[in-house]
Amino acid sequence: MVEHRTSPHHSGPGRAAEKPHDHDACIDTAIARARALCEERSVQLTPIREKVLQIVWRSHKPVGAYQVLDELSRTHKAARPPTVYRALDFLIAEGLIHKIESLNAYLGCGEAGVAHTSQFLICRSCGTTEEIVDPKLDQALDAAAKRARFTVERKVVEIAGLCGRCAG
Amino acid sequence: MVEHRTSPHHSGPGRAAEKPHDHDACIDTAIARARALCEERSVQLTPIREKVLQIVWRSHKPVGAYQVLDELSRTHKAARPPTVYRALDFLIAEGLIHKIESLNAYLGCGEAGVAHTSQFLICRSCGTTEEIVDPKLDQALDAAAKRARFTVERKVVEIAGLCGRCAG
DNA sequence: TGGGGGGATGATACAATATAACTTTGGGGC
DNA sequence: GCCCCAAAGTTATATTGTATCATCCCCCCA
Repeated sequence: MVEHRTSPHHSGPGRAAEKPHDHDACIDTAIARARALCEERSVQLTPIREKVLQIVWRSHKPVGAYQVLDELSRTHKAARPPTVYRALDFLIAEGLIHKIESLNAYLGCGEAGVAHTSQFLICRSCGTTEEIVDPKLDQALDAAAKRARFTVERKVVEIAGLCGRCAG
Repeated sequence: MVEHRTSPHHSGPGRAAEKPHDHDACIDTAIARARALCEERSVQLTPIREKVLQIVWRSHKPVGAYQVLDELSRTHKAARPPTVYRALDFLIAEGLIHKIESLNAYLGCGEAGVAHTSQFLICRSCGTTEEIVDPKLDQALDAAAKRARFTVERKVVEIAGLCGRCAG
């Protein structure tokens, strides 16, 4: 169900099919960054929140809230849906994870702490979802909204299809 | 709950705050187009499907499936969730409505029968959701996907914020 | 030092969205 | 008449997400 360290997959925008991906390091980096950011912002990355962040980061596939709950329950018997949704809400508010709307699922944010708008490439075959940051695309969104006299607050861009690995 | 004929709101991409919108005519056009398209394609726009299409078209706000169910039940006592979801699935497959993923709700398609990829501007204040078709934006999406060696099958672009009317 | 406030979590219940699986209906072709 | 098939009926359940109130715990500070 969950990907572990040895599974090789691509790691960054526009750089598919390169060297294997050390996912443990990937998680560790994300957690360390999250700790630093929460420290900076004087918000609490509590044990539950950190655990949920870790669970979401265990793969590069979006994870459902109840899947998070299952995992969390193993170490935290008292966990219930609100436990998970509160943690997810916190992590989203702090920009540490994203919600993938078309899947009702959650994904670790690869750009935590950096101002950005991201887009997602969701492979329907392997489930791997890549976060990309494309300023041109983002500008095109802003321009389109502006033409319609629309004030943008939130952007959802999710592209579903086949990743290079699965199509190739 | 539902908007009726006299409610004026803007009607097309990039043309906010113009003359009142005759929504009855808007619905009628959509239904007529749907009939013609289904005829052409030899698929059945059954009474239930047409009624659901009409319900979705009653406003320019996305409508939830259970809201559709409530309305449908008034004239169709046997209606149940599968009744509605089947009709919605059919209408989506035929390109007559769209699902707004970030709201889990459904919206009439203003470009039925024309090949297009659309984007949505969702006003958080009044709920009105405008479908726009912006080829530049669409190209930017394709270009971004291509750079990541990703084969696009479906695109979800939803921008939430304030429409001109509500921001102004 | 103990009382109050607030953020986080516990706990229970439920709401909202969506699908599975099997049955029945009805119209068209043979 | 009989079969076939798409559509709709029917029942049950799965999945996703919230509301609400209680409790805990830490920090502040009078």
